[in-house]
Parts: sequence; structure tokens; C-alpha cells
Amino acid sequence: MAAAIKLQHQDDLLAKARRRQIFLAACRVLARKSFHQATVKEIALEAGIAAGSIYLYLQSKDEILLLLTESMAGELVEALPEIRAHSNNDPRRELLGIMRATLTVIDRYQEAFAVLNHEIRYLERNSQYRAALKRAIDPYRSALAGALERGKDLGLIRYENLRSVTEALHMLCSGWAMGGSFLAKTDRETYWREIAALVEGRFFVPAATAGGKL
Amino acid sequence: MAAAIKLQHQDDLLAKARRRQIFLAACRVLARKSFHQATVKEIALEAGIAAGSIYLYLQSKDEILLLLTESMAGELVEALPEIRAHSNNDPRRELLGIMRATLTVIDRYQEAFAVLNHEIRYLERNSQYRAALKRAIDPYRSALAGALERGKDLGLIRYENLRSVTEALHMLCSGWAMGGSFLAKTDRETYWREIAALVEGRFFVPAATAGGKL
Amino acid sequence: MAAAIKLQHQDDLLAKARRRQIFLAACRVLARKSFHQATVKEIALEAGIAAGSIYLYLQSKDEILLLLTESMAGELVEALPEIRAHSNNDPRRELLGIMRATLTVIDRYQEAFAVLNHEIRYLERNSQYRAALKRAIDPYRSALAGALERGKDLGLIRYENLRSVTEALHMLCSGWAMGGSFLAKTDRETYWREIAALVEGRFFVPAATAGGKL
Amino acid sequence: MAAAIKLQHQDDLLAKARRRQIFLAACRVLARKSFHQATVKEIALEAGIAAGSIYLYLQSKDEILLLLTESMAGELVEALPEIRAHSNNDPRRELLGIMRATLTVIDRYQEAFAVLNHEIRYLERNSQYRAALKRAIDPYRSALAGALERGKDLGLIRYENLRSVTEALHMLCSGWAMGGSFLAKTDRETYWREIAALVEGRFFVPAATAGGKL
DNA sequence: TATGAATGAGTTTTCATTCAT
DNA sequence: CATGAATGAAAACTCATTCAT
Repeated sequence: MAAAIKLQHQDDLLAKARRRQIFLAACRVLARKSFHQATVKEIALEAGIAAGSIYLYLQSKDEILLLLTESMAGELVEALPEIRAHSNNDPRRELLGIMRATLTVIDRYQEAFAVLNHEIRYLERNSQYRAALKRAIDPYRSALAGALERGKDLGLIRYENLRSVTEALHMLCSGWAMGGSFLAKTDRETYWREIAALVEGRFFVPAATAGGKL
Repeated sequence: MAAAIKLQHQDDLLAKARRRQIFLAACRVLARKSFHQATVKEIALEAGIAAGSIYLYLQSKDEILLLLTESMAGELVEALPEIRAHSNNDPRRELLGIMRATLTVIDRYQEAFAVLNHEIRYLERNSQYRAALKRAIDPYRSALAGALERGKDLGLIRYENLRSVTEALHMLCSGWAMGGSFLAKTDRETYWREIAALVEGRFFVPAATAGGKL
Repeated sequence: MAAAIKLQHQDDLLAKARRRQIFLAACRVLARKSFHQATVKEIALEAGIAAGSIYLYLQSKDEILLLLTESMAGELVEALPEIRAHSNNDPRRELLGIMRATLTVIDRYQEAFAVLNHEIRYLERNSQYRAALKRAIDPYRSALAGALERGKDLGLIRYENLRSVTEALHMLCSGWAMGGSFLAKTDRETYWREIAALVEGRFFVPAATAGGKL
Repeated sequence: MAAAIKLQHQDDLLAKARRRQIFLAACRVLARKSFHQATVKEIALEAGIAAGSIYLYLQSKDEILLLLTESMAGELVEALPEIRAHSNNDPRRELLGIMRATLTVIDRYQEAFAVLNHEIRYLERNSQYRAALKRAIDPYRSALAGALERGKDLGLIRYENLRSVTEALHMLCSGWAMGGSFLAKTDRETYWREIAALVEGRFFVPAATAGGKL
């Protein structure tokens, strides 16, 4: 029984490692082509496993998109506690910290993130996936909303509609990766300064008015 | 000879009308599914023509994307003279006018615009298309840039890098259609007020400092 | 009535001229590509008529092959009386004359002839066409066979099996156009001397034995 | 390692066997219809594999023609060493041996050979295929040319132009399969006696003149 | 008679998914 | 667990033929 548990454990570890391989391979492939131009075989080979072996870890090609979502959101969510810890209990710092982390993760996977952001439209129409997507993204969304709410309660942040601001702030980050032929991308740091200034100027209550200081 | 010209003229009109039919059909279909899920046959039938007849007006499925670009950008470009005329020679009004028109067009085709914005990444890798895309979009981009430059010259608008601001402003408009599962879309007018305020607050020189008034 | 007849006559002449145009156009097109690579539209335009107009003179694409057969065989058949007249009643001269004319016609249409010779395999499986093909070719075949028979009767030509010799002699001529990648074609005159010598040496009874002289 | 080699070996064997299946299936189908009338699916099913499986062993439909060329030429080339061995060092025997083998292979695939001989015209316009075709045919062509050259050196065979004779001799063999409606095919042996006599009488130096005897 | 836009059947090719080994 | 050969459904595209003008 102990052996069985250990095996189970090893299997889980193996599966996790394989899924990570597949995730990274998919990111590399999607940096070159669209989701539909990329074949399952190509992603499998890029991951160093045989074409058919993808299906030992994934149910379908579409599930690669779910894997991408879970992996990227996961990296973000893992970073949240430390961001919170370093925010000195100032929701403004926490908000900017989350946005910075978001931009960092997006920057890490750029193209794949843009692809994912497009394909997710169609994925979430499938009720089977919608729940899983929500589960993966919610901790991040909650952290963002939580910081905003606490900021409002403390009189440090102002906004009208929580939901729409939450999404707008995320859009400011993701816009960085989404620009197609219309957008001449600047480097990440330049972009970061731009949106940070935007957020501070528009949403943060001026120091003279607010009680604390950033 | 007159007859020949008339025929030629009629043919042009026919082709133009058919291409418009196809454009509108593609928009309707792309509101339901992705470009790769949509079949040429489906779009043709939606346009009220036979499956094969698409190829009388288009060289390939990809050219549908070019048609979308030309049609949407075309609607925008057609509106430019009047926007200019009504701007009272104030580049700030012209800038906001262009952005409002952009948002209006994007709103009209929403889903199809989002699809186009994604697919255009892959389309523009084909040098044959890149030139055509540029040709379609440039008048719009120039108008935006022109208003910004004139505004700067007159001391009414401030910015650092023309190119990056031009693109950022466009992104503010297109972001409206691009949000996937992350973005809970608010209605267009609410969004418009949001970004208009953003532009006015950040880029426009305060009335106290600037010479004219908006 | 006279007018009607005249019109009919004119119509016939017109149709004949159009069919000639189409024949020549088809030859030009088939010099560049195979029968299946060539489109009806392409041949029509090459003939200087509109795509759909082919069907005023032909029932189907396959009938182009019939037209080719009739036209090429026709040119040959038209030459037969004069060949006969110049043969001085010597079947050997007539035979060589026919073969020379055959080679001339084949040379004139080379590629199209080769294409026709291939496609005719499939055309003649259609009983509707078989009769028409036979009707077009028979005068030529008869002339060839006739010369051989008369030659044999006069003791000037020797052979075993009439049918097989007739065909072999034709093959000698058509081989000139049929060589694909295997055959490095020599010029027509060189080839003609080669096969003429072959015929004289192999089939003709030596002068010492035969009564007359060539 | 041994296992890997064995697997590799087995895979090669499998691919070879499948390609052979496809070759034979193509021959059977092409005995019934032209290359363009034959569909890839039909050939695949005739080969006992699924429609799409053809593409595991072939890049395109056209490559079937290359496969035909390689297979037929291959059968010929495999026979060459033994022909050489049995020729008793007499180039005349070797030459006739090669021609007889050629006729045998052509007889085996008759219709498919005729189709191939036609389609190869268009295939060899593609430079990618030209090289492969040449590679497949060259050993055969060299053997033919080699026998002719050695024969000439020994004073046993006479000819003017090596290249053109080589091709003419091949044409004598292939003509057997090429005759369309014009040629009433005789049986192979009759035809063989015919062309063998032709070669002996025309190209071989008479015994009185030559040193050796056949 | 002449046109050429429209049709839709038919073909090649791709690829997600399965399964015997 | 892992493999990769096999499958077959699906889709873009072509083109002979028709027919309203």
C-alpha cells in the first residue's frame, strides 16, 4: 500500500513534469505560429515526447489551451503571497505589485499569451472548460479586486465600478502582448512606466487628499 | 465604346457589391466562430452566393482577412474629412473625433474586429499581404499622427514619442473589442467616457497652461 | 428560302471557322500543358472567344480531343489524292509519300499530337466517340493499307500481316512525337531518312527481285 | 541499440513494403483509367490502406509517378548484373538481353507504363523531380550505352551517335506499350522477334566482317 | 450568336485522435 | 507508460458546364 502510494506519487510527479514540458513546448511553438497552424505532433515533438503520447496527459488539443491558462495563471498566483507580504499593507503597492508581476509573466510568454487570449474566447464557450478556466484565473482576479476594495475602504484608491476597473487594469497589462500590426511595441520597462503613471494619476487619490503615502 | 465603359463600370460595381456582401457575411460568421472554425463555404452561403463563387472575388480564404481590413479601415477613412471639417481646426477635437469614430466602427463589427486583429499577425508575415495591409491602414494612422503633431506644434497636446503614442491611443480603442474572458465589457458609451477622460487628463495640456480652449 | 439557305451556309462557314480557331488554340495550349492542366476557359480565350462560347461549337471538353483528331487526320486525308497522283502508280512511292505527309503533320502539331495520342486511349472507351474517331482516321488507314496491298499484288512490297504492318508503319511516324524524357529527339529530316531507310530495306523487295524500279 | 537498429530496419522494411503495395495498386488502377481520372483515394483503397495513409509514404499525388518510375526502372536495374553475367562478354548479347528485359518489364505493367511515359513529360518540368527521375533511370541508360560502346570498341556493333541510338533502342521497346487506337498490338513475342531482327540486321556488323560470333 | 457570372460536384491534402505493439 | 502507424472526416480550391442577358 505504501508502495502503491509512492508509485501514485511518482506518477503524479511524472505527469506534472510532462505537462510542464508540454506547456513550455506549446509556448515555443505558439511563438512561431497560430494555434491552428501548430499541430499536436509538432508540440509533442518539441516537448521531446512521441506524437501520440500527448494524449496520455491531455484529453484533446483544446486542452493545451487550458494547460496554458493554468500554467500562466499559476505562475502569477504563486507570486501573490510574496507581493502581499512586501506591500506593507498598502493596497496601492499591492495593486502595482500584482500588475508588475502580470506584465512580467506576460512578457515571459508574450506570443503564446496573445494566442491564448484569442483562443480562450472559443474555449470558454464550452461549458466543460469554462469552469476550469474560472478556477485557474479566479485567485488572480480576486487578488486584484481585493487590493482595489481594500484601497477604497482605506480611502487610498477611487473608482466607480469594481468589476470594470479590475478588467480594465488587466487589459492595460495584457495590451502589451496583444498589439498586432497596429502596435509598435516598446520595451517592457517603458511600457510599465507608462501604465504605472496612468494608474497612479487616474485611480490613486492624490497624496494631499489621502491619509497615507505610497 | 460608351457601352464598353458602362459594362466595365457595371462589372466594377458588381464586384464591389459582391465583395461588400462577402465582407458583411464574414463579419456575421466571425461573430459566431473563429476564422479557422469558419469555412469558406459557410461564409459564401451566408453571403447568399454559392460556395465556389467566393473565388470569383477573392484569391484565397486568407484574402477574406484582407477584405475585412480594407473594409473596416475604409469606413474609418471615409469619415476622416468630415471629422477634420468639424474639428474647428482644434487638433484636440480632431483627435477625439478620430478615436470616437474608431470606437464606433469597432463597435459595429466587434467580434470580427477582434478576430481580424488576431489573425493579422500571421497575415502580415506574408510580404504579399503586408503591403496591402499597410496601404489600407496608413491613411488612418496618418490622420491620428497628424492631429497629434499639429496639436504639439500648437502647444495643445503633449507627448514624448509620436509613434508609441499613436499606437497606444489606437490600442485604447481596440482594447474595447479585444477583451476575452478577462474583460467584462461595459457598454460602449461608458467605455468611451473612460478613455476620453484618460486622453484629456494625460495628453492634453491643461487649459490654464495652453493658449486655446477645447 | 434562298436567304435561309444562304444564312445556313454562312452559319456553317462560321462554325467551321470557329472550330478551326478552337483547334489551333488547343494545339497552342497543349504545347504548354497536359489536357487536364489546360482549362476550357484557357483554350477559349486563346481562340479569341469567350469562355462559355466554346459550348456553341463543342458539346464537352472531351470533344476537343475529337476535334483535334478530325482536324489532324483531315489535313492528312486532304493530301492523299495528290500523293496518289504523284506516285506514278508505284505503291512504294505512295507508301513513302503517305508516311512523309504523316510525319509532316505530326511535326506541325508535335506536342498536341502526343497529348492526343495519349488521351485517345480514354476517349475511345466511350462508344459514342469511338465511331467518330474511326470515321476520321479510316481514310488514312485505308490509304496506307491500300498502298501496301497493291504493292504486294504487284510483287513490289512484302509483308506477312497487313494490319500489324500498317500499324507498325504508323508507329514509326508517331514515335517521332511521342518520346518523353527517354528520347532525345533528332530533327525531323534526320528522323525521316532513318525510317525511310528502314522501310525500304526491310519491307521493299530488292530491285534485283522486283520488276519495277523506285 | 540493436533494438533501435532492428526497429529502424523494420520501419524501413515496412515503408518499402507499403510503397510496393502502392506501386502495384497504382499499376492496377492506371490499367483502367488515366492518371487524372484516378483518385488518390482509389489508389490507396486498391492498395488496401486508408485514403489518407498514402501520404505517410508519398508527399503528393505526383510522387506516385516518381514511385512508378523508380519501381519500374528498379526492376530493370536489378536484372542487369545477371544479364551481364550471362552475356559471355559479348556486348551484342548484353544489348539484346537488356532490351529483352526492358520489354518484359514494360509488358508486365503495360498500361501503367504508357501512362507514366506520358505524364513524365510534365513531371520532369519540375526541377525537383527531374533529378530524382534521372537518378532512377540513369543506371539503365548507362548499361545500354555501355554495351553499345564496348560493342563498338570491339568492332561488333556499329552506330554513329551514341545518345540518339540509345534512345532509339529504348523507343523500340517502349513503343510496344504506347500504341493507342492506331496500333493493333501484336503479342509480345512476335513484337520481340520483330525488333530483335531489326537490331541485329541494322546495327550488328555482319559475321563475315566482325571478329567474333554471336 | 456571344458573353461571362454563377454553380456545385469532385479532388487533394491535412491532422486530431486511436490503438496495437 | 510510450510509441508512431493508421485512420477518415473535413476543408480549401478548381473548373466544366449552364444560362440569363
